[in-house]
Amino acid sequence: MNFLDELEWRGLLHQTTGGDELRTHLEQKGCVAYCGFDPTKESLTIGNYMPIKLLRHWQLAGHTPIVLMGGGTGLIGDPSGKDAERTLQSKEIVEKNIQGQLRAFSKVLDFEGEHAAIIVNNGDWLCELGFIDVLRDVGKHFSVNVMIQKDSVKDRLNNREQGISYTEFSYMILQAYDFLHLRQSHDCTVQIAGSDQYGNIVAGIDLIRRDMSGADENEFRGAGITSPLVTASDGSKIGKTEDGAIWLTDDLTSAYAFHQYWLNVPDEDAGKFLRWFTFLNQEDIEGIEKEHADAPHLRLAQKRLADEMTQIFHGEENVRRCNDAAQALFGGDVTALDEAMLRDVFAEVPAGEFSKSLIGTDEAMLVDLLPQTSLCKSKREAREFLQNGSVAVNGKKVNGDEALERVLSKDDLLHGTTILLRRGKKSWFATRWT
RNA sequence: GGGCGAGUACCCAAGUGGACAAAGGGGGCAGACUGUAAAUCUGCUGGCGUACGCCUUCACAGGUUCGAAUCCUGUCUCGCCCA
Repeated sequence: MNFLDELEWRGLLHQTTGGDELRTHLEQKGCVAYCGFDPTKESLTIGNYMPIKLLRHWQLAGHTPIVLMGGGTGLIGDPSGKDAERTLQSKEIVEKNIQGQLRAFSKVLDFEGEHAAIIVNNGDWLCELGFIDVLRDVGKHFSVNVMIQKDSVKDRLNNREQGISYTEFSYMILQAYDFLHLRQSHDCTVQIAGSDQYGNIVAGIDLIRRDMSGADENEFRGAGITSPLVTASDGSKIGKTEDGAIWLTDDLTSAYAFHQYWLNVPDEDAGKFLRWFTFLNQEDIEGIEKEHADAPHLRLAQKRLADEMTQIFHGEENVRRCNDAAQALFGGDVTALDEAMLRDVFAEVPAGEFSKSLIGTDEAMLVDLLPQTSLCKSKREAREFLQNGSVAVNGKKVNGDEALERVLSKDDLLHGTTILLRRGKKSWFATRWT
């Protein structure tokens, strides 16, 4: 299946430039496309995954993807979709962020073989540019009248409470220049991005057109392909939780938390997410949806989604571990786990060590212990949870009046070492007594 | 450079000398119901204390006052208008 059709049925095609010309262009293998990434964070989140996935589809369609790290543009800040001026980042941080983000790309893209993905950093060329040169060679091709019509700028000019600095205003020129540069250096003809980048993409195409005004008419200039902004059914951004974003690397989001995130997707989003986020084909997804509709309580769609996603970023072994953990935590009786299993499962949840000599004493009162875990912040909160009947020891709820008095005893120890605490339905904490 | 206006908790937003830890909404957390879902209902939602309470908050720094989110002065940030 060709690239555009693939995106189409997945619901990932928002708009393209070039129309039929682009389709024809893509019929040949080995076209080159790029997508830019902003090194604002030390890793990438689910929100950043989409453009990476688009590049992977591009690659699977027989083309070559370029990952453009915004080592240069990251020093400026993209105003698109931002309602406030960004704080400038230091070069050191940008460089560190690039290294951090590269970890995620290798999980999705293939860096070997015929259409091996390429990584470039626009700092390599943007930082070399002289201000006067840019104004003369690039700036002359941009009409301010047009620039202020672009949504990314217009929003900040009109509707927002905040204005826009000259620095961010210039961002689109830099991104346009990137496209031109890659067109020249890598024969890169397509830019892929989220729909909020449309204005920047078009600016790049315009610049290429002007630059190539003397070239052979039949030579393809450049085109853009955008994906829609994907949101959950309630309109919220995907991958954002109250605790923070869901990251793609296990230093910031554990495999278990990652797996759980997908497992908890609402029914109405599950099928959509399978199309958007996994590489399963149309037939498989429709099959899963049908099964799910027949027996929604089994949540097959969510399970498959979670497994597929975890597979991509954390590998086969972690898929198994996450499922075992989920099964033990939500399906069964945690006290029935054997020792090895227990250790395995609870490697995935937060844990803390305590001295065994305290067990059975006042020091092991739940109300005092809970604030030392990730389950609650203060004694006052601990009391609140206990009174609400929100806390469970080894899966058994601690209820009523005794809750505040509850002391962990030797009888609570599983395999002589571990006591599992739970707050609410989903938050676990393993206490180890040594 | 000049004039006007704004800055309140996680977010939006009320409050214009005491009854203000600060209305309302959203979000979040917890409970019931469930399928680790959705919808619904209930409680909590600055921190700490098992209550009476104490401490820290209304951009920042000072001041007036018995008492300030509220009045005054200065500073910073942002917006609008004029140059």
